[in-house]
Amino acid sequence: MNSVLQKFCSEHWCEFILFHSKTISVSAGNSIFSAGEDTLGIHILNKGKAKVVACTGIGTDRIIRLAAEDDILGHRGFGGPWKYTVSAIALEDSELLFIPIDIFNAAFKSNPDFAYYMLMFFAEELRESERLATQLPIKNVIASVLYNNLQVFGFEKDSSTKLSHTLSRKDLASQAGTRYETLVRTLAELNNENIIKLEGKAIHILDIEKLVLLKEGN
Amino acid sequence: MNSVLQKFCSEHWCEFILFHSKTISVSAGNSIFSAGEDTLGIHILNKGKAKVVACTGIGTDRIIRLAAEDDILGHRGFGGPWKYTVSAIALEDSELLFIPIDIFNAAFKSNPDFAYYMLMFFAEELRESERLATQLPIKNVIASVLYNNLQVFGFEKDSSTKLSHTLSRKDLASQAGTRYETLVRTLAELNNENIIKLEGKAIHILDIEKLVLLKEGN
DNA sequence: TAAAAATAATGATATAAATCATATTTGTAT
DNA sequence: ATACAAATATGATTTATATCATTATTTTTA
Repeated sequence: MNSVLQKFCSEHWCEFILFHSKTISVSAGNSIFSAGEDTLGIHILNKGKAKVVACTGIGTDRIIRLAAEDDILGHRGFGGPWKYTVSAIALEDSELLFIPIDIFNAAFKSNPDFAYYMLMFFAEELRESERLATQLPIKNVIASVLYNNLQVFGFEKDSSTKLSHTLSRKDLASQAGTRYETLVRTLAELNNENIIKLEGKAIHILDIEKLVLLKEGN
Repeated sequence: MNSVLQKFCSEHWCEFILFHSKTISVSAGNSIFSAGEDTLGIHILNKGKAKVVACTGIGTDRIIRLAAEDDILGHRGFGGPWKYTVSAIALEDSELLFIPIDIFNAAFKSNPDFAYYMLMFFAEELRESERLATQLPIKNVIASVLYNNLQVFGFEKDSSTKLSHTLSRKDLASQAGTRYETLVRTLAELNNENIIKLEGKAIHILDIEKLVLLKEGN
């Protein structure tokens, strides 16, 4: 059972939503939905991890969001022409609850608390999107990306510094909106400053405080 | 009477909202609300024009949105710590309807169609915010900014090319996220290519088609 | 275990845009 | 009209980051 629904919808509505939703499995590297497709509903990540990629057509793709358990996916396809503007790709084998759009709409209009939760969710997404638009030197942006990776993925169970999931350098560059080489160089710099520790592909976050200062532009 | 409310709220609720709202006047150049202040409600621009400025603290401020009649202002203060993340400044003498947050919330929870409209509004804002985050060469960004100015402000009554409101070069640079000098040079370039025409401070849009191609990255 | 492929790293160079400097035009008040 | 301030414009230089080129390391597979 999904916690968001349970919290904000009546018992009767929860049953109704679940009855009309389906659980889908997507294995690592596979697409959950793709930019350009019709928005048929909304996804909630029950298990696994995913990246949301803006395929701009021109230039290089950009990772605009990372998602983990309980995160909502596909809401960027809402409104306008009801097509996804972004693609979602599973980073690990994942399991999602898919709620068809008409069921979502019915639930939205009949459960004011759920509606309000969704509005607040969009409001947060908007704030975050705007925050990311701030123009900062690339080192600060990369600090922000690393912090976001920590927020979404957290540390490994048996470690207090190692990220539980390390994106490839290519993906980290994509999330930072920069080039691979620039990302690698900047990681090396942060490594020298003991803010992070590079261990092969894996990244350890050593100094969260400094990371926060950096991402805030200091 | 406000058209959005009228369209999506029951007559009884319209009266209730208007009874608890107030109309405020802000003269050109003055602040409607400022970043950091508590979000006390939502504004609807009844008359006039405004700019929404993200004050990043670090670096230079950035215009993230322009607003004209019927546009909603202040929704970026929703959620989280309920503080405005941006400032809104009147570009002309303006008149706004201010709906206190508790009245908005009550209306939201009791008028499903209004709630849905608001959700769609946030969804559009999110799409737009993400679209702007696309990294393009500055000329393309500036084309996008000019197009947005046209969308929001339109042409002067007696002209089919002259923008009804021309932001200062400084403000245009701020909206494009670039420097004054770069903006001026790029405008000169677009002027030479007969895509726009510079007439003192005023800007004429001569070739909307080319502007659209540019803003799309072509 | 070796070879191949993929990923990560580093050095050299090019370039778009920022910054600094200065001139020109436009608007406003005396 | 004249002086002053503000806004607009343009030239020269610097800088951050992209791009190109090459090497090193890790992972996969044969």
